[in-house]
Amino acid sequence: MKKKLSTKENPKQEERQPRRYSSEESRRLLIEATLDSIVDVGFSSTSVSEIVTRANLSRGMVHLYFDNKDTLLVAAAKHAAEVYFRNLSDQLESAGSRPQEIIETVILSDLGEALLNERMVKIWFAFRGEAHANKAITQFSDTRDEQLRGMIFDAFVEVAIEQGEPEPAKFARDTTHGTLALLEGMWTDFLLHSDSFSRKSAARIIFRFLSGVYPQHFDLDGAIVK
Amino acid sequence: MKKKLSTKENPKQEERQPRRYSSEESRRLLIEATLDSIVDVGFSSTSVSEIVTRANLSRGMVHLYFDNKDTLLVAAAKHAAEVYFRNLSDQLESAGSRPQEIIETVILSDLGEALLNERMVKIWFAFRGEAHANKAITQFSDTRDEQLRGMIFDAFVEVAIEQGEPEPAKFARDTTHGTLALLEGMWTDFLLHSDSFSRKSAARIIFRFLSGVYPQHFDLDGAIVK
DNA sequence: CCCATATATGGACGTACATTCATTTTATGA
DNA sequence: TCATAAAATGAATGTACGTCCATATATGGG
Repeated sequence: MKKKLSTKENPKQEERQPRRYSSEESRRLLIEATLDSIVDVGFSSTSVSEIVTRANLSRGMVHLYFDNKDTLLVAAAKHAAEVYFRNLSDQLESAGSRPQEIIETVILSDLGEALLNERMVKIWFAFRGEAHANKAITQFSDTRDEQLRGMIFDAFVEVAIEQGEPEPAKFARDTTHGTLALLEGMWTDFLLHSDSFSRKSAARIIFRFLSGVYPQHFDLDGAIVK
Repeated sequence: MKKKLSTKENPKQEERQPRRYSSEESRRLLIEATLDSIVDVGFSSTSVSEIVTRANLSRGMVHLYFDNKDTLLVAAAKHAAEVYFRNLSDQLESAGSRPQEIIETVILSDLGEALLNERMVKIWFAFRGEAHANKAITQFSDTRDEQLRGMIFDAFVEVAIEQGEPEPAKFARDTTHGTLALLEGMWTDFLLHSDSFSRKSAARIIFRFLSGVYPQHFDLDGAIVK
């Protein structure tokens, strides 16, 4: 039972990386298993045994592809953050270019099923709970990174100028901060009361607040686009 | 070295509770040490050894006063929640009775140093991170309980009626939900960026949103009281 | 003054943990 | 076809964990 199949297909197509089974695949399996474990049994019950069992791999794999358990946890946090931002970016690609449409897209994406779901929420809050004890995780536990923040801020500056605010930058800074805080609060709400949570209500509430400060640009249904 | 001192002072003053050293005191020490450990080394590094060392007590104490480690953790979560609500209640006692003053007090108290500080934030988020894996902790991980929510809602209904909203209850429900979400978001902000966090900004942002929806009752400094 | 009892101690126990590493399995270039 | 190195395995190791419990100490009532 030495060589079952030679599998000599693709003789010159992917010969560049001489990987036997697939180290990348194993890495990915371990990261996914780690996130699954955090979702199912929690951060503090997520052991190496738990992870390798879920990944259907042997114990040694963790230390073959990651220095140690901690490195794997950080890689899992990084992966979760990448999934979040990639999805948000994708949804912004296909959005309108007017500032109030950009803001609307961020809000509705952040509250959409693809990003705001039980798995994601449990993962984010698990990492946040451990963030202050593990500095490497801290950098990946903030959903609102500088790039995103900057984009929303720029959009708010535009609408603040349009409606003739005396201090548009200051006004936009506050509404950016407030909008992101509202979204964070909605995520917390989903974590603690996922059964009674309503995406529609959450969006309406945020737009209600925005229509209060930008009455010409937002109403209860989102961006006003003429 | 049998009896070093009889310490027969206070012969009839505190004789009511026949406690030798003080079981309540030891319970309290263990709970405080648990919270200290969570703050300093994180939830997953909080072991029984870590706790008893911090409390200057022996290993056996945990199982003398609590069934097991888990019971102690739940007691610590309960204690943290009680401290939060007691403090908030106290501050509400000495507040004005007009609805916009009640709302202002809740917001400023929730953002004040007594409630929103590094210790509190780390404790809350640590418990929240474990909440879904430990159902007993879940009930103590929500800062916004029904009683508080109801009080804020009632206050918002009053001001919604005063300004002639067509659907005051619906309007108040949304603004209650939104205000609590904003506060949750500010706590998250404090957790992730405690160095750059400003209580003044946080309050101004919330009042800016409230002045948008209740222009006759709030401005950037809080409640408008004539 | 002594004894019953509450309070406290810390060594011992079995388990589960993260990590190591000698060995085996597999894939592919030569 | 075979040699080689990458990929994968899982038994072994030592440590730290939660819990138990036999023992010690302090206290106040009788």
